[in-house]
Amino acid sequence: MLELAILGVLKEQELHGYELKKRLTDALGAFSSVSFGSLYPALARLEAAGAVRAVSPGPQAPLPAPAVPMTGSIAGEAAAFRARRAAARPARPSRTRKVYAITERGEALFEELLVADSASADDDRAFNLKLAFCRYLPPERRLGLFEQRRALLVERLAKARTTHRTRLGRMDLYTQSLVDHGTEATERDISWLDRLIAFERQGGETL
Amino acid sequence: MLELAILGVLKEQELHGYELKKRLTDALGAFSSVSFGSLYPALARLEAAGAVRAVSPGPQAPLPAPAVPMTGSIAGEAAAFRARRAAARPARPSRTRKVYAITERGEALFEELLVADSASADDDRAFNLKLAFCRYLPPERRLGLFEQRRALLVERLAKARTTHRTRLGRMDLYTQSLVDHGTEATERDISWLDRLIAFERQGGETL
DNA sequence: GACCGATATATCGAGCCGATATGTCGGACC
DNA sequence: GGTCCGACATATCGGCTCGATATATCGGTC
Repeated sequence: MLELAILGVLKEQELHGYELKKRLTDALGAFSSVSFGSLYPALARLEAAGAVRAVSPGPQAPLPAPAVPMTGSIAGEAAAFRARRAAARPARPSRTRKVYAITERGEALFEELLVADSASADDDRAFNLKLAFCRYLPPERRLGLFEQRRALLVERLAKARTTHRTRLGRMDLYTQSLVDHGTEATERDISWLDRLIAFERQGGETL
Repeated sequence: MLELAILGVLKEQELHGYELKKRLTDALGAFSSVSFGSLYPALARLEAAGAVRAVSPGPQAPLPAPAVPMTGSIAGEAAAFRARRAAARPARPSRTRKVYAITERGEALFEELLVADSASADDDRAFNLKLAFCRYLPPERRLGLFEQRRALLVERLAKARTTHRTRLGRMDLYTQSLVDHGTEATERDISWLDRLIAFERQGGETL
């Protein structure tokens, strides 16, 4: 699942591991922080599979403008200040980094991972990830992805309703509230998907 | 994290692994299906730590009435029919099972796990799990749990808003929709927690 | 009486995570 | 000007969970 994320980011720009992690953790948002303990092995796997290759850290695209970081501590603020000053200087080469680029095999693997139905455990995170990269899919594949997801949610909802009906009395208030809240969230997810599907069908601009 | 779930279920009734798995997968709901590959090692760990012990499969509490299972296949339906018939007979001892019971050390561990702040990765699942067992907490601890969770969500929301503001233009429509939907979900989670907190403060019955 | 599926326990490989180790580099401070 | 600190950068380790698989028993079907 991490491979997909790595390939998706590398598709846009070649990067080294450390920067890649930063992109992943803020692009893929508050949920699912990527750790180095997963990232570097994943990169090694991808390199072994020929999906990415290490390139010489030659003349890169201009460094991204550093966004103001959220540190929440005095020391962190000072560090951020220094970081901004440092970033204002011309790009330092820093010869100890390994810059990775996606290969053709990597592009193929990316497409494959994007349509493969994911492991049932972290299904939710996997779908979010796919959605973040589904712009690379042809429209009919994208639609298929959405509908597949919708079917899964509908099934989950039906199961939840059955559970709710059969053992309503045997749940305490907190568990009941949890289940109800989860059911509502699933319903909202479904109607959100309905909006995405409608948008896709009309091929329009009003999401 | 799985330890907490096991202890919580064993707190109510002593069970063997297979039945324990069934309870976990339908009690902890559609999300997070527990696998044997986690369950049996976890049981072994707990036994090694003295938190649970294997008891003789002596005269048990009456077997739970089997709920009508959702199978979704013809063969499954037939199997369910046989299962119902089988369950109608008196409890079969089936001497190959190991029945586990919680110990005093297990109870202590349970309380400890219930208030410990969990790993950041699967924070959400951990909180859901804690909520399912928070009835065992004294009211002020429960309130603390809710407020801690609320603070985490508020922080997550603030971070999401910052991200949204700083790189709105650089996201495609799908990613934007994903982020927006996630933000809404977090807002709903917060107001849900507010209801739980209000319920807790008034100590009343209207959840 | 052979077969099948439910019951039941257990192990294996792989992936991911948090923690940690190691090293470089630039700037701050005295 | 030397030293220390923190950011940058790569990598490994142990532990947990997962899906898949192996193994065995038992009841019911054909």
